[in-house]
Amino acid sequence: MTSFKILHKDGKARVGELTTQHGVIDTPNFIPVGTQATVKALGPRELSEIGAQIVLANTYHLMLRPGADLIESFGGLHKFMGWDKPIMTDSGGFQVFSLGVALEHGNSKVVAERGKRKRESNYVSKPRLNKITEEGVVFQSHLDGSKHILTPEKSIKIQRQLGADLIVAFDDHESSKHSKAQMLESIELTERWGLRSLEAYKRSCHDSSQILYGVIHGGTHKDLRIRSARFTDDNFDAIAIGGIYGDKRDLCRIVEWVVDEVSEDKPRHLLGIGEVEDLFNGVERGVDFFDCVAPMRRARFGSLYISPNSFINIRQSKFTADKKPIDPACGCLTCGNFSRAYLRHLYMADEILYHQLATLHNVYFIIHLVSAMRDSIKGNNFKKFKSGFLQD
RNA sequence: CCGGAGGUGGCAGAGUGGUUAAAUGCUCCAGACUGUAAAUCUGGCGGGGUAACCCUACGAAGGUUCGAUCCCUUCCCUCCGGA
Repeated sequence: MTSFKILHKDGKARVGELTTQHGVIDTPNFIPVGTQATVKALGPRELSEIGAQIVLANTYHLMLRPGADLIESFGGLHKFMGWDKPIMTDSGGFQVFSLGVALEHGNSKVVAERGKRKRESNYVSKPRLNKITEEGVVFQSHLDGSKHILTPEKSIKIQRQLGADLIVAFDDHESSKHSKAQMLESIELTERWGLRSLEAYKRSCHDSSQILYGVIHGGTHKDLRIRSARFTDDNFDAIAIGGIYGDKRDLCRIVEWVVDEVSEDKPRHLLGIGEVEDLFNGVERGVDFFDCVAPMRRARFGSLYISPNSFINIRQSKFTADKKPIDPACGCLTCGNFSRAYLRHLYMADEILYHQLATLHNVYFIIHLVSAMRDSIKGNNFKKFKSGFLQD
């Protein structure tokens, strides 16, 4: 039983509220990613002021460091990180696979250089293959090479210990870019792991204070996606859509296939998605939640959102003396107080404040964009808002 | 004025008779970034051509060499000592 209420619809786009132990989340909503129990460069207070209603942390990273037991001993993630609003945790499945693949391809010996600061990154350079069995995934830590196993039961257990409001079933990613037959095997495994996740969840979570998402996979195969959607809807109260990598055109199709197979009254989360255009496309097709690294990472790399639907790269020398704020149309603290020239200077000087101000802006920008989407849905003019924003 | 050191691409700074259009870093230009091993990564960076290739270049002018950024001479300039 989730306490998800749909308040208004405009086409397939909908506005709703998801109630959790730590508060109500307006939907559609963008969830800033804070993998290691922190949204890089922003503290809880800034996040609140920006309007973030929930953050996403990661099971894989936190189990390795600092460890789930430790966080539990602090009373859970909320207390540990000083954030009393809702938290979502990802199952760790994504890392266990994406890191495995990355390492397998040997692109692990990276030397980062910038300015005078030269350092060998602490990437472990030996290839570390993940072994997938029916039981789960055996993997080696990217931190020290130590061996670990992640299973559906273990992922749920850790997510219980962390105490997030929204949690995710352990899913398989292995066959995402292989044949259809392999994709079928993969979603079957995801289904079995999903049921085990659900069982572990039920055993350990009597009051349903945590909401468990099942994950839809199936790559770009319509029938597989539909099958996976039905399965997920049959078994879970909350729906996550995973495995959308790369090709933007696939996103719309996949979401359309899947949304039609899923109960109206369940929250729908598009995992890992969050560029501006994707948010519009997802919301338009009935998606309620998004999480993405893009706004934060872009900010740190110098890529700052401006409206409508564009970026500036603050590195460019043309901003050296630019007195305008990043985005004149933006209401964030950064835009209210600082020039592009100052931001560029901070960036060039490698100053920490750059990351704070830039991240604040980008996250504010996205959160307020999604908030404006909600308003436009309530006003029955989402499509107009979308086309107005996306075309320059 | 005397003694010493040196003048290399936007800057700093390697280099040495041919494989040097010239290491490296910075700047600069462009690109990437979607359930974060990311304050990161990838390209370009004398001019011209799609290209093979051509032209101009290591303070200036001469010289020695098959060949000089690298050796010699003179000049100009800079820096450090001493009057």
